[in-house]
Amino acid sequence: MRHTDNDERIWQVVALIPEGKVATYGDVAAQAGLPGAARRVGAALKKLPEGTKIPWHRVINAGGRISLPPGSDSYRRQLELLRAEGITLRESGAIDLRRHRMLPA
DNA sequence: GTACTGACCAGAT
DNA sequence: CATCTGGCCAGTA
Repeated sequence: MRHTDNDERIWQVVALIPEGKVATYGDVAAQAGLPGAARRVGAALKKLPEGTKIPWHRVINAGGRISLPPGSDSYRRQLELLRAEGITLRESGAIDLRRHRMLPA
């Protein structure tokens, strides 16, 4: 298995998401110069090693929800990392994008 | 080579 | 709300 240039771009974009903010898979893809390639973002994040510094947990889907199997270990890990920086889920189970989304400056 | 899959998404039903 | 549809495109089989 070998990571690609696209993976590199994606990781770099994710690395720029500030603490307390989030971005959608689509946002990341667009900023990485890969509009419409939201699915590639998820694939790239899966390749990240365990102890990575890349804040992969700040990437959520367009519905403001964690895009991992609810109840899975990875889901709980992401939720905890988010809560640790002040990002919580609403009653619906979704994050308030209006408040936390990193909008294009 | 083809066929299916997926940490997605917007729009329609 | 829940499904479905078509689009996306690199991995995997």
